[in-house]
Amino acid sequence: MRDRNKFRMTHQRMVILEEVKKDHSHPTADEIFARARGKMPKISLATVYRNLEMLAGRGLIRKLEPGRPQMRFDGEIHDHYHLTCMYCGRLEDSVIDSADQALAGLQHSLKNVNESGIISHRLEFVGLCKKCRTTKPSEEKDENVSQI
Amino acid sequence: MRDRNKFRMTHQRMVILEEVKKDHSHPTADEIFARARGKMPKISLATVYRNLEMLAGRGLIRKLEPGRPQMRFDGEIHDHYHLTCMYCGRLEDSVIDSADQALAGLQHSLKNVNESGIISHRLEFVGLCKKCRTTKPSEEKDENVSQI
DNA sequence: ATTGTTGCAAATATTTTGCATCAAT
DNA sequence: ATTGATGCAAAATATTTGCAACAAT
Repeated sequence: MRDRNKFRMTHQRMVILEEVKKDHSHPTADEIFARARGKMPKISLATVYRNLEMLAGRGLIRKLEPGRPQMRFDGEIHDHYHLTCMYCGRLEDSVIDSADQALAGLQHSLKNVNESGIISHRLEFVGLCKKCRTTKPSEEKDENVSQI
Repeated sequence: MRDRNKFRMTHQRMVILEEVKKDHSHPTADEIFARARGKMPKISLATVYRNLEMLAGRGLIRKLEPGRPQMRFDGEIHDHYHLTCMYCGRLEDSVIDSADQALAGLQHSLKNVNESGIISHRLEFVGLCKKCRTTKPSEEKDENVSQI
């Protein structure tokens, strides 16, 4: 049977890794594809996607959000944060809200750093939703969960 | 000429707004589409997308991230935050980093709220990147900017 | 009449998958 | 030989757009 931990550092994979490592502009998959093509004209976009996914899964690079493949909408328009459940993928309102001390501190200090170009921020928590905290997550786990 | 501020509260728009307002599960566009179809069998998905976009633009509902349509990758794997420029769309490393006092406070307090299911968090700043802060943004603005 | 809005279909954009082939163990 | 990896093309997913028809002012 196939071993999910075994892998080979192929030429393609190495080139992709190097390109991401040396490029500080947070490139997209197709940008990396273009750069990799410069060195390996036959490389395919699918290989790039597969390897980025794999390298990120092993922590060799970072995959920046989104995470979420689909847009979501919220009828509650006052400021509040959300928690994405790493088991079932549900998106729920965070029990921590703006009144919380640490966030108040963060928000206050953000107002004082406008010289740094910051106008607003997005903060989202990742963890276990209420349901997955009470039921055993393993019995509940949705295979369609989005990776964190 | 067309006035971008003028709009009509059509039946479709009202149904969509109501559905988002009363649904607390942060529905996706196609979920809202399905609900709206229950009441208006002829409504189209395009109408739903157009109206969600429009309602969010006017602040009647919230559009949750992503914002970013495309995945990005980062070769720098130590913890650090990013800033998305609201003018040019560039994604740059934030000048504020984990050492910053407020974030240290946030991170510390997050460790103490594990009962709330929070395991990690995603934080991203929105504002003006270094380049757009120094040049006049209006001369620099990229039409391809992603809405915040 | 003007102009905002709709439904439908087609287009776009991004990412994933099936599959035969290739390559390393 | 076994199994991981590739290239290619097709499929899947999510969203946007062109356009003729409709509806409110």
